[in-house]
Amino acid sequence: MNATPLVQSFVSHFGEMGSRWGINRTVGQIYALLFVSEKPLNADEIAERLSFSRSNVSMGLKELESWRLVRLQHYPGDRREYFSTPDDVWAIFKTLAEERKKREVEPTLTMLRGAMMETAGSEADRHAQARMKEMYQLIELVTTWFSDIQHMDVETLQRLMKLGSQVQKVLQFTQSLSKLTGRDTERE
Amino acid sequence: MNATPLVQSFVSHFGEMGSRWGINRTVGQIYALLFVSEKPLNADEIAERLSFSRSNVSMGLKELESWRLVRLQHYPGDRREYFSTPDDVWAIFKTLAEERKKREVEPTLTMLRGAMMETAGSEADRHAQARMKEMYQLIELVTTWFSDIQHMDVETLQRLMKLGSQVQKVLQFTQSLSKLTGRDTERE
DNA sequence: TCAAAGTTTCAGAAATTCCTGAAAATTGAG
DNA sequence: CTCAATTTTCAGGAATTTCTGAAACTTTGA
Repeated sequence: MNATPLVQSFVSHFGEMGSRWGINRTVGQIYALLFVSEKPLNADEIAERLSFSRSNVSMGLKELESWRLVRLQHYPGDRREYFSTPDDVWAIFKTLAEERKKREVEPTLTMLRGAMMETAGSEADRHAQARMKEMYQLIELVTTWFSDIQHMDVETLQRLMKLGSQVQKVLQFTQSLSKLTGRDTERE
Repeated sequence: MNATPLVQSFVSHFGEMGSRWGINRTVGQIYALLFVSEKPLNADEIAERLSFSRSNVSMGLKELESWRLVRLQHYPGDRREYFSTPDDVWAIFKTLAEERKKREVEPTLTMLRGAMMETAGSEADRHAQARMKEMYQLIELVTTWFSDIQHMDVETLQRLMKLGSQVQKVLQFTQSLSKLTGRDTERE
């Protein structure tokens, strides 16, 4: 690899991390390299800098494309494809969350819904179903909330986050207000 | 495996999912089995129900213990150890979030801090550092917020989540209030 | 239509991770 | 302390995943 030590350590960290959760080392490193790169890179450049085979890079990029984490572009008079990552880190974060939701959460919810529909054949089954229901409700609550949040604009989101647990006070306050006015701010 | 089809499908789903992110198939299945089980199980029971070797189960349980996802207990007159998962799904969720933070987020933050301290040797390095800083700030904001939220009691948390994006309105409202009173609800 | 440039696919080698059985270590009752 | 019950460790075989080079495919410009 012919990168500065700075980029080097960033890239290898992402390699390791990548393999810690689903994505593999190659994919993690390619992403990291693109993320810190000043300008878009083509597949050969990536292969050279990371000393991976050209085909390995091709597969890695395909994987990253399926996660919608890279952007593809062309330069006039150059037939090669150049890759880069979106600039906005918030957007990246949202994309990641959406994809993980689609790949991990949704299938689980589907499975749980299915299991909850079955008629329980035993006391053990009945207990299992009750547990699955608890899990289902938690996951659903958390993910719905997450997608609510995703649709907020970045400013509000940042304000909310900076507010931190103080939001509790705001909530208590609005609740006492709603008691006075008789209107409830909660939906459903 | 000698489980009802209901439990069966739940357990194998967790096996698959497990391997999709870091944890392996065995570990995922053991966890799933314990999660829906009415009563605590000992290692032999687990091995038998999932048709894994006894030693594999032992390793899986050790892994789950390191994630603080299982609880260990003894019965009088029985020397074997019985395993179960905590009942409260919220507590489970929090534990999971804490552990992932410790294992995945913190090392990344440390690496980024290190990289940001280095003196950039080139224009490329300077750009890389700027990118890393953006990433650092995002991660820090999100995780601080997460831990703030974790310390809220479950009722408030649920209320907040049910409120969803409507929280935006509440925020706007409090902001206009704070303009009136001259006090700001944001910390820092 | 052809050739050159570039990209993707894929079979199998290499590397890694998982899993097992046997043996070692630990635990607790007597 | 001894012994049996139980748990853990670990070397190496099995299974899976990753990675490569060669070949196939695609695209574009002449």
